[in-house]
Amino acid sequence: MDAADPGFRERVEALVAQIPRGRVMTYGQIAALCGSPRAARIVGGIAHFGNPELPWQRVVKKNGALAEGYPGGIPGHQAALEADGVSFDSSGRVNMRERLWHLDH
DNA sequence: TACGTGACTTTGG
DNA sequence: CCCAAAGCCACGT
Repeated sequence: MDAADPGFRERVEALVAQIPRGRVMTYGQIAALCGSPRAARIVGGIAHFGNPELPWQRVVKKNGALAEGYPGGIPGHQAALEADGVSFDSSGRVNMRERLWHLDH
């Protein structure tokens, strides 16, 4: 059959794969771009059981905080983002105004 | 078909 | 500033 039904999960994975190095996106933003601004939790669920080769580390919370469910916890997520060249403040949050990436630019 | 779950978001105290 | 509770949608069983 035609693969014209990517589904929500496929869209999220495709979008995450397009996040450039050194940039981050929020769960809600990704969900909104996929057609459901309230499905931020679903994005997290996909991250936990989706394609492990995708840069899920570049997906953070809306306030710039990191994902508590990431392998290794907050420190693990922070270390992964630092490897991408992302810096953090003393609160362990990403500077969203500098690092938040959006398509319409 | 229906229920439960979750790497979130928002509001209130 | 910190803590707590409810709402929300897609996916698996």
